[in-house]
Amino acid sequence: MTDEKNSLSFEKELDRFLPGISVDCVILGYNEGILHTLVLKWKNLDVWSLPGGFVFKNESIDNAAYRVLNQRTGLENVFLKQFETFGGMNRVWNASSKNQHMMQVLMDQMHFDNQHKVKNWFQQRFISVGYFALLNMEDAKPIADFLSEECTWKRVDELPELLLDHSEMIHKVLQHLRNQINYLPIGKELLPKKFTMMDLQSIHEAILQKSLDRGNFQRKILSLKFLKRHEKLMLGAQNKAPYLYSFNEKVYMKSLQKGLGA
Amino acid sequence: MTDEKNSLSFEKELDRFLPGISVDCVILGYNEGILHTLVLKWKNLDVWSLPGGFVFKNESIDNAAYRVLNQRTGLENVFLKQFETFGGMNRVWNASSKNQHMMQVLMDQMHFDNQHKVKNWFQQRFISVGYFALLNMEDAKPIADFLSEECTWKRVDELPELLLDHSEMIHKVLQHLRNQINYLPIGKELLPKKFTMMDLQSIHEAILQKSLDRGNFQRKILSLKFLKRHEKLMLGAQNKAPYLYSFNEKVYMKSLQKGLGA
DNA sequence: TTTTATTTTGTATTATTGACACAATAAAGC
DNA sequence: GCTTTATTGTGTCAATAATACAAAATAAAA
Repeated sequence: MTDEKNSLSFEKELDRFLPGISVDCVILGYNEGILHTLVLKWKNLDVWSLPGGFVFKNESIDNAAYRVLNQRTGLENVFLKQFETFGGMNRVWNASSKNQHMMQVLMDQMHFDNQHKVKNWFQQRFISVGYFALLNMEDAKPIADFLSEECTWKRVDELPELLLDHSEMIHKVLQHLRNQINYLPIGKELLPKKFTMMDLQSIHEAILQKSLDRGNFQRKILSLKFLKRHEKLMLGAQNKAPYLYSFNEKVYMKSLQKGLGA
Repeated sequence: MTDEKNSLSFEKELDRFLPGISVDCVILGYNEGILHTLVLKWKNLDVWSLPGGFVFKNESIDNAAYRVLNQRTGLENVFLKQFETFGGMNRVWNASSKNQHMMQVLMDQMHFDNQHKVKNWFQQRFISVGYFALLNMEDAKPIADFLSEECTWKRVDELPELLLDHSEMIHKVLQHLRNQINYLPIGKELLPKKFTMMDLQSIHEAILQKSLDRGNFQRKILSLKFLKRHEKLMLGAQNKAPYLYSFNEKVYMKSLQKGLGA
């Protein structure tokens, strides 16, 4: 679709959204020892933000978040969970003159029939429900929305300044992840179907921000009996090829309910 | 204030609220081994609900929840925390004919200038942000709002059927409490200033729904060094008077950040 | 002084964790 | 084959924590 068509269809959609409510998604992926999150760069602006969206009058907020996630990644059946709702008085575009300028630049380059209506929409105070998703980076094909020129992964430890309170959101999610690591399907969601034990350990290390003992980690994980070991692969190096594992989902989920233990 | 005045002032306030957003509070208190929560009975209706309210356009959602809590209990400086936001499509009054009937009974007995406006307000779909509070039951003087004939404590294990998804909210809070018991100022908030070790243990037992070994519980708690032992009191029985303890708040809060351990 | 129930302490047992290390294994290269 | 290399499966040891039970010390009231 062209920009113009997109602009017009968005403008029409505005009436179908609940006013004053938005969802924002912290979409986390993992690659080579580093956690990444999906961010959008606004068109012709040096402004980055989390993927977000609005809630249709006839859908649940969970559904709205899922829709956003799906539109930015093309994926379905992704792990997605609400973590906190943000409703401070600071959540308004006109909070700063910088934001107001951004809004003007935005309006100037789009093709809205009724610019006033769109501007008013964005100048509402939004209560935003924060969600986080876990997925395998290799599966996702980041897709920008019509207000953005780029949708891309960034290392969570090298994020640009983000719109409004979006940095705080990411910070809160990472905190949450650390607290809940033993109760979340971290491995299953962030890794490909088959992976090595070192991959799994690296994720835990990335989230906990500390290194773990290989032997002890392996012993604990294997003792929980939710990994299935496959025929070896992962060739190409002059050493013993690491085993590949996959999750026995049924057992894994049961283990997670009890927690994997500190 | 009379009912009529209350009705009219509420009606006027409607314009100052954010549309489609509400807060609901699960206010928890503890007494004699049992957790209680504050519920409201709607006027001349066999309908119970959690204390809730709406969000002024110029206040944060945290503030709105705090205002509701304050108005129902008369208390300030209470522990209050957001736990989850509820935004399913089922969150509408006209979901059932029973609800619609309730609304009619409600309207008939109130004195609104513009009944239509008020009715429309309540027939919105609300996204509700759930909060929970912990407080000492003896401090609070439950105060009904102008739509309710009663505001009272009920044992959480003997709750009446509640409006909309309010039962689910309480269920979720209790679950959350069990998970977070080692990180929340349970004792400080739910107990009076001075209490016995058995009081504290009973709260933990009430939340975890299982009995704990007295000796071990005492040893662990005392080892964390956040309790101050007072001159003995608690007289009146033909036995050794239990010691009274109080919290050294500074140390207690530090312990909670690390967690009290499984 | 006796009764009563609380509080303190002890102890034996069993799990859990962390740090370190070694032998077995298998792929690749020669 | 044999060597090199890094992975993998185990083993150990000490330190710490959790669990179950029980005896002894304590103090209030009768």
